[in-house]
Amino acid sequence: MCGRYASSVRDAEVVDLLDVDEVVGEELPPSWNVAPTDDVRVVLERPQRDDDGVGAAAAPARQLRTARWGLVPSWSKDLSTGARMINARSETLTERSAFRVAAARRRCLVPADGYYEWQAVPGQRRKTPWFLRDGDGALLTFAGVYELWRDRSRDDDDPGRWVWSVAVVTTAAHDALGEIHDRTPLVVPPGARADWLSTTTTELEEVRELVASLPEPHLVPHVVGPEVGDVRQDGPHLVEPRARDDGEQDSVAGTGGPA
DNA sequence: CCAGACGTTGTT
DNA sequence: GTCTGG
DNA sequence: CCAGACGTTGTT
DNA sequence: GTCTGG
Repeated sequence: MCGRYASSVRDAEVVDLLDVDEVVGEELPPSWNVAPTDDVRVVLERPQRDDDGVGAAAAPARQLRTARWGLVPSWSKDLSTGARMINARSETLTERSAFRVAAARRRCLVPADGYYEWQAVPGQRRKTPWFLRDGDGALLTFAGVYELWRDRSRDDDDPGRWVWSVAVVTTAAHDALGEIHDRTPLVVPPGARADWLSTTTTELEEVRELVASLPEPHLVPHVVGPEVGDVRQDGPHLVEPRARDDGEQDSVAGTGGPA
């Protein structure tokens, strides 16, 4: 699944790699310990306002902006609903009332260096944290769906009355990846990013096909230190490979996964 | 009809 | 808002 | 996801 | 055990 990840990539690089047209809001500090309810940067496409209502609609603007991790449905009474909606299963994405509309009309990409998994080892008290990233160290983009929630406790002219929030789509993990965990974020490869963001793909059936068409990512896992469990800890040291007690490095290249 | 949920993961 | 359960 | 709290009354 | 906060 995806309950913690790292995103240290700067806005400028996201703009460059993902062909962003418009940067909205302030850049966030890099984080190697992004946790639920944290603000994160996301990339999405918004249809351009057609001011005179006459001409053909302009191409959608691809934006980089901030959203809170944990999707807050529009009908929520308060923000706390979002804390339970950090992930959306790809298998039921187009069915669940909390995600269905967002799946059709509000898909986004979540840029990440990689993500963490905690592996339960039989007989071991503490779970083992792993960090998984692209084999070439390339930027990952998780499939996301976002929502806008109106905070009724704020004035109409308060810019903070609209809260943008996001859920990371998850899918089944197979093979080596599945040995660490049976769920994994849905990773959108470079060639599928435009389709995932497309504002003209609004039919649920199309979205289902799109999800099904995404290939399994080739990720490389390695064991990291336990410090990442504490959300107050941060820094690049969190993703550093941690040697095992026997000195052997607990990392498998290429196919990935523990022995 | 109204009331209440609306989500995922992991663990046993 | 919309679906499910009663 | 993990870590940490989990409660009320009455008060210096 | 279960919920909340981050």
